[in-house]
Amino acid sequence: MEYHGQKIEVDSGRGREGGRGDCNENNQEIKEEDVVMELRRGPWTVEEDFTLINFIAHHGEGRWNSLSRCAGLKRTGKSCRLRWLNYLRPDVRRGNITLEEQLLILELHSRWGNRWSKIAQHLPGRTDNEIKNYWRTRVQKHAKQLKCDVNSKQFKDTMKYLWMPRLAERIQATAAVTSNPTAASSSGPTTTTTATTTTYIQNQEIQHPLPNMNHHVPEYLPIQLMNIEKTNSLNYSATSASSDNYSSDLTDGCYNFSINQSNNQDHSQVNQSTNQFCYGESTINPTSYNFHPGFQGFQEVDQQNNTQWMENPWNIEDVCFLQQLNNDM
DNA sequence: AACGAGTCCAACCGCAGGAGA
DNA sequence: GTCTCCTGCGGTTGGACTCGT
Repeated sequence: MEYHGQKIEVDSGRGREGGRGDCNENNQEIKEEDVVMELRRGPWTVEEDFTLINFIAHHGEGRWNSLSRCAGLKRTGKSCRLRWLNYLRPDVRRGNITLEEQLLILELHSRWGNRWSKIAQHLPGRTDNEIKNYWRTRVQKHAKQLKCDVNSKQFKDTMKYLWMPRLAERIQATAAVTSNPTAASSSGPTTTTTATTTTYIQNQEIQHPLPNMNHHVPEYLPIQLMNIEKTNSLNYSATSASSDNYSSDLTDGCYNFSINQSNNQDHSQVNQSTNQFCYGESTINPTSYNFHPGFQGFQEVDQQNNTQWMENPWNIEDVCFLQQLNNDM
C-alpha cells in the first residue's frame, strides 16, 4: 500500500498542542521542537491502523492530538479521529446503502438539510462521510442530470413525491420477496432490480463475530479488537441479503406516500418485521403509502419492459414529473 | 490491450464552537 | 474577558477503480 509522506510544519494556530497535560511516549511534556515534526498524510498503512486500534483498545478514544503522539503515530489528531470514526470503529457498517437507509436519508435530508452528522446518528453504523458521499454521488448526480438545482422546490418535490414513494414501494416488494420468495419471483419489478448493483466494493465481506453485525471490514482487523467495548445496542437487522444486492439508485415505484406522526420514538431504529422506520418524532411506514393513480402507467411500463426501465430508470419519468410541477406552479 | 471518461470513497481542509488556562 | 487549543462538522479533492469504446 502506498502513502505519501510529506514534511509539513504545524501552523501556530489550530493543531498545535500543549497545555493540557499532553505527553509523549515517556509521559513528558511536549517540547517546542516537537511541534515541527514530520507528519504522514495520505492513505493509512496497515501498521498505522494496528497502532491506532491497539492504542484505543488500551486507552480509549478522545484527546486525539495527544493520542496521536502518545501512540507514536505521525498523524494529526484530526486524521486519527477521522480514521477511527469513519473506518476502524468496530460498529462501522460498510457496503451498499440499503433501500431503507436511502429512504431515511432522503427524508432526514429534506428535514435537516446537509446536517450529515445529525442524519448519520439515525443510521446506525453509517458515518456522516458515507452519507455525504452517497448524497453527492447519487442524489446530486440525479439533480444535475435533471438540470435542476438540488435545493430547488421542484427537486425536493421530486424526491418527496417520486423517489421516496419509489423506494417505499421497493422496500415493500423486497419484504415480499423475503417473506415469500417463490410467489415474488414470478412477477413484479423487484425481481430484476439487481441489474445495476454497484460493483465498487473494496473490502472483503467477512463474518462479524457479533450477531447481526455482518459488514465490510478490513480483512486484517483482528477479531478480538473488533469486540472492544461493544455492547451492540444497535439494531443491524435491516440488511437482508436480497436488499443489499439492490441497486443504490433511486428507481422504481410509483406511489404517493404519507408520513404517520408518532411521538414515542426517541431514537432511530428500523424494525424489520414491520418495515417501519422510526426516527425522532416521525414514523415512515411503507405499508401506508397510498397508491397514486397518476403514475400507474409508469408502473405498467416498468413491468412490461423491465430492462429498458432499469437501464434508464428515472430520466423520462422524472423529467415528466418536473414538467408537471412547473405547470402546476 | 490501451485509453479516456465516469464513479466512488477515503482523506484532507477550513471554519466554528467549546473548554481550559 | 481573552487567548489558545481541541473537537467536530461540512465542503472539497485526489486517486483507485470500473466501464465503455
